[in-house]
Amino acid sequence: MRWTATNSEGYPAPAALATDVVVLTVREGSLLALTVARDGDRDERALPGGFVGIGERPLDTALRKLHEKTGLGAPYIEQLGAFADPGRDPRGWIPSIAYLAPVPPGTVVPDASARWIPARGDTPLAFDHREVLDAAVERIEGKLWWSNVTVGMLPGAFTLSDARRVYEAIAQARYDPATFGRDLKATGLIEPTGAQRATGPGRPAAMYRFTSNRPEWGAGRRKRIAVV
Amino acid sequence: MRWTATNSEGYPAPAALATDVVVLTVREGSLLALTVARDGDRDERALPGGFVGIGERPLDTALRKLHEKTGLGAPYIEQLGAFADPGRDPRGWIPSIAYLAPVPPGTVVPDASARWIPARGDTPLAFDHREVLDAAVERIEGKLWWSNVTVGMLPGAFTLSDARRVYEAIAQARYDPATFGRDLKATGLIEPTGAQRATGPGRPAAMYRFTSNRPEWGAGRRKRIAVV
DNA sequence: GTAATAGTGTCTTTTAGACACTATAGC
DNA sequence: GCTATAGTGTCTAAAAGACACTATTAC
Repeated sequence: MRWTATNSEGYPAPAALATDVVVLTVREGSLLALTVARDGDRDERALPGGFVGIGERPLDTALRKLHEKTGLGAPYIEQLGAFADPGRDPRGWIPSIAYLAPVPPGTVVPDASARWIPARGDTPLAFDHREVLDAAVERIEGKLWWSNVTVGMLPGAFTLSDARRVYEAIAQARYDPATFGRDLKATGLIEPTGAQRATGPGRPAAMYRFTSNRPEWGAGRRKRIAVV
Repeated sequence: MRWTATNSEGYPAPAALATDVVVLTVREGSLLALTVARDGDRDERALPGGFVGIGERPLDTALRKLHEKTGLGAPYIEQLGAFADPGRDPRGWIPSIAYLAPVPPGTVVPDASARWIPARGDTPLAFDHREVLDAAVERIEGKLWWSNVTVGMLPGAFTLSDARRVYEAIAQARYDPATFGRDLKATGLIEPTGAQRATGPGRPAAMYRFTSNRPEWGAGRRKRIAVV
């Protein structure tokens, strides 16, 4: 039985408004997306999300549901767009607003039912969530060198090597370390923290941070994929 | 009195789902947006839009309402995003999905109540439509050299000078004609039609067309704003 | 012819790619 | 010392900016 709704003017209305969050991270050179078990005990998995409450901003819903279902917060989040074609949700007319939230490599997900899947794979997902995930991958690839979209995907302080590994996983390319450092610094999106980090052998690396946590565009500089 | 809705599960639901379309064009070097009179006889103007019918794709609603309210079609349309913060519509909980639709300079709007306003001005608009319009301007500026977003803003066949005038109005910059032609051709988004056009004195200009009408990204080539 | 617009060629500047070289750590 | 990682310098290649020059039209 599908949910329905009628408004006070007598017209059919959406049964609910949903939000979904694509949480992306990098592990071992691969781009991963976070999925949760669906309400009910189905096999099929879904993006974390839920219904917008009355009077609630959808962005707040997205963050609230992300925390409820996975225990995670989001250092960076931006809207991906609306997904509202008929039939996208078998429960009824339920448009969804999707968000993109990158998180750092090694992020531990408190909720045990959450699971990482390859973002670029073909794991079937509930609703139209595969389409949403594909849109998220396309978005983060497209903005990689033009914005600070990776803010959320790197910890508060990171080395240029850390950043390079994340960029390489997203772009599916290999960058020359020297050129990468020069070009990332040239975007003006990062600044040195002054600290250094030594882990094992090798010269300690200088640490950097992003100059802003809010979604921003870089200097509009070009960056092609330089496959070494 | 505000509209409300309750779904078949007993929970509050959105009263409706809306779409709004930002129609942009260029006239005399300025970027203009199309507004219509609001239903009812208010002074305040709004973006053309309306409610999504049950079982209807929001994109189809946007095109249908655009045609109903202005008589226009849209050669190119893409989703801008969802606008759904509480209070955006005084009539009740009504999320809106906004679209961006550029149309060629000189487009005649059949409906007499439609009016062009400066896209970058501060004309007050109904609902959150000023915010939507600002997002549209930012989007078209950002994608200008990276996509065929101007497909809709140029007629089926155009000269490089036509294109340059449109690009200059969007980017608020002046381009060197020679460099502009070289760089636009280098994007791979346009191709010669073989035809020429002579209007008044001067050498006839070769005509070009876009190679695709679907939203596409260019070759990822860089283009800075070259202010002559 | 002149004025006007279209289009080509090419030199310079800027950005990116490649890669040799130096620097500093653990062992 | 050797190996591993970090970081610098610089040469080359590619893209963009500037601008002189040629081409074709109306008058």
